[in-house]
Amino acid sequence: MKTNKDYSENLKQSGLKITKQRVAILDILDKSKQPIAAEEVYENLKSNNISINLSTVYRTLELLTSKNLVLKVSIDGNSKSLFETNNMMHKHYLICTECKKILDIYYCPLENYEKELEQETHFKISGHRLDIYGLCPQCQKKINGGKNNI
Amino acid sequence: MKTNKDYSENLKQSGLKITKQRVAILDILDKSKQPIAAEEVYENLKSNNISINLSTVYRTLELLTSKNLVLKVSIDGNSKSLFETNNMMHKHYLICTECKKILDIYYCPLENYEKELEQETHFKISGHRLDIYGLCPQCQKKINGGKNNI
DNA sequence: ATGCAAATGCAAATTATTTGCATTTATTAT
DNA sequence: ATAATAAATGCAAATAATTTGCATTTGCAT
Repeated sequence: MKTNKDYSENLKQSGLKITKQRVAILDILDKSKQPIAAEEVYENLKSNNISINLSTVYRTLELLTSKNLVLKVSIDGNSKSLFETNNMMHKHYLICTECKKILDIYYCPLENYEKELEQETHFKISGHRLDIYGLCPQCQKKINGGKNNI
Repeated sequence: MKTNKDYSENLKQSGLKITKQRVAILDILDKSKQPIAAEEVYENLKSNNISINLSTVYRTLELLTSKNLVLKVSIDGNSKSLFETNNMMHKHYLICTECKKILDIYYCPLENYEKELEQETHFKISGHRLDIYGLCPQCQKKINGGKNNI
């Protein structure tokens, strides 16, 4: 019985008008356990009988990303950009190469490394992106189910 | 006076026919200090008076990537895929957010971390992707040249 | 040299995303 | 509440990157 967050406040604070489309999009993203593509947002809204245009979805996602209410994520091997609500936590992704499920990892192994790298390279490091790939436990079972391990 | 590597052998070993287009593409990639887009490969070939079709470039890059002779790289904020010769070394990218230059980093700070993560998540980790963003020394100067530092 | 599968060129298709413009809607001042 | 207005939306068409179908050409084994 998860109560919806109220996104009106977030929109207002970012100086954006509160429209049913924007609230609905933030709602869909918040309900999704994973980053999803613009088209998925759109289909999702349509099946909830919320009338919206795909270009509005794109425009809104781009806008919300620019206001940091939403994160735009691009995963290797996926030609579409994915979107998720921004909970303002630095994180990384653990991606199953088989079922494409994406898990969030909130521990960051790179904080000290960034400082070292700044000294070595004289870059002013502003951020990084770390995606880790592997097989999730379920997919390992599916694939190695036939006892054909090494 | 850099002598071209002979890519014919690489192609042959991968069971591919040796064509002037393929050799030329590998050559362009090898000459480039950075990953480049399919279209850049194409333009580069044309200015060298090597006749080729853009779709052949795409097909070839995809093929060479599948044979691991070439690496396909996608960088955040760049809508095009980039390609570079695969020197079979594990590496990461340090990307200047201003001039978009890409530096290779051959040290990997994640080897132990992957093992820890396997134990925690029960994923079978197969790889990762790490891109680090920042301002290169030159762009720092350009931007902070007016003494407007903190 | 010949034959044939594989590679290429060309045009057209596809996919993801963006844009221009007319219409509608949310907010602000009345 | 109402009107004014700037911003948001819908719709269709445009664009960018990449892919595909098919006819022609080419590399290579015989």
